[in-house]
Amino acid sequence: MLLLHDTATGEVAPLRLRSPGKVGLYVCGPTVDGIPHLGHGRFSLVFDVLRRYLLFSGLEVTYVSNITDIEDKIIDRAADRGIPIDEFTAINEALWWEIMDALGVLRPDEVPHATAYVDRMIVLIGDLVAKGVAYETATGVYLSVLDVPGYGLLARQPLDSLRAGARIEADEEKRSPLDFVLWKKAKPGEPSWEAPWGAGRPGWHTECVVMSLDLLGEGFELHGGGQDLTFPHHENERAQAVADGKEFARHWMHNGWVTVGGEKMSKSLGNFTSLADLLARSDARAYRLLVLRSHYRSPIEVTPDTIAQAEAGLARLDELARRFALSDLLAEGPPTGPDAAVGELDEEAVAAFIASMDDDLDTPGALAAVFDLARQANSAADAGDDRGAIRAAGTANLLAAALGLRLQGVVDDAVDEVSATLVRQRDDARAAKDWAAADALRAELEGAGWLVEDSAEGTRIRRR
RNA sequence: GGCGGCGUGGCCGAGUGGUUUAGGCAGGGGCCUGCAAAGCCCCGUACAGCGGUUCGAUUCCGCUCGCCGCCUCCA
Repeated sequence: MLLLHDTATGEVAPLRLRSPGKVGLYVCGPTVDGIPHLGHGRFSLVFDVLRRYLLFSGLEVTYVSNITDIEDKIIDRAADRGIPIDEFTAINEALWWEIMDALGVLRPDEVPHATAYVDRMIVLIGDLVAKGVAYETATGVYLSVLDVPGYGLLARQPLDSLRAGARIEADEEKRSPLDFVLWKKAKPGEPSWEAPWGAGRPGWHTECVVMSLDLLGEGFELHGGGQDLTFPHHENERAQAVADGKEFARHWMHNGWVTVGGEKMSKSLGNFTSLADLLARSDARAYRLLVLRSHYRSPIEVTPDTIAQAEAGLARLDELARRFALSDLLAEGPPTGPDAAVGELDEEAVAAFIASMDDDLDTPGALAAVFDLARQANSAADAGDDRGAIRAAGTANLLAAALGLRLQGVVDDAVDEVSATLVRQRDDARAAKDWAAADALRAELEGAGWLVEDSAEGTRIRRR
């Protein structure tokens, strides 16, 4: 049984489903105000892996992840560029999906956009005002957190202590410094929607409540996001649902940061590396492997060195796929269980993998199972045990696929005429035992960027 | 000020009250190879420091030091 850490309780607990076999998962998506960075990549990969594992466990998953396409920074940046907001957000969203595709992140089942939900947000805000838990001021409509039972659940702090820590000057009109804006009244020139409280736009925390409840229904199973969304974003989402008398997420999951020199990577610190830059200089699968190598709640340090380590590990798995001509199990979509495998399985390894993943997504342990299988496969093959070798390799392929990791056994490197000639010449030289010539030809091929290997079928080259 | 997390062998990074190891990368030795590459085998007696609990702690408790995060937009 799958156990997951729940931020609301601080404990690792079984996921409680509303109906057997079905899981609704809402993950806070990006604000499309610029280029996505490594942090966005991590949360996307972490929840992609979770989603894939839920599928692998035989569950029917509805994965919803939003696009925040109206927000202060979006307004500012679009204005800076002198282009309409919708054009600006469309450009950034297209970039987002392009990068997600490159990372092998499955597209969500539903992608709600904040701007498409403003009407329903206005309805929620109206309800909250009618119930007396929200109130209007000169600048907008606010939620009174003192009226929300259990406020501070996700922050895991009592309300008093949160209030004591508030570092921001309170709006004079706010009843509590922790009260947050549901509706921002528009200043001249700002984009706005008509509402009972005047033209304006919704506060950030309102969109996710409305969209998640609309698409997944009350009491949906899982709500996730980066750790920095825990408070106040998720706290405030929950507060609105609770204040509106709705059952909200049953289980909260938050992933750790990407760090740079030990510090959190963030837009505000400006210490971020864009995913586009990363993908330009490394195998997209390396980042997935890097993310999988550590537990999702731990911080990960992304450096050229850790990326290189991941790429080296990947090369080892690719070599396995090459040696055993493993098929691409992801071609038909995410594996929905061990049955997706081709051929016999190493049941013990599958069980070890499942035990790791069931334990709050222990991907490092799951990965260890994959690497163990790789060694076993090679070892068995070296010993002439073909059946055992193929079983281990096939199992490794399945488990890697379950994690969204595609092993590339066949690389269709176009071999140019000159290189092909060098290969033929080298085979001739080796046949004639002219080692000096063979070595010289190898050096020449390597100089041209090829990785040269001898095999029973003769010289093999591939791009390195 | 309030709350929380972390400190593991050269590097990354899991895990656990004790007979036997996470795993990966790098490194050393060996096998294989004409030489390589790939692969396989062997090798590192690590758990911040100081106390305590215990027959026994890296793992439990306390303290100290160091690092980080949230309480503000942020994945």
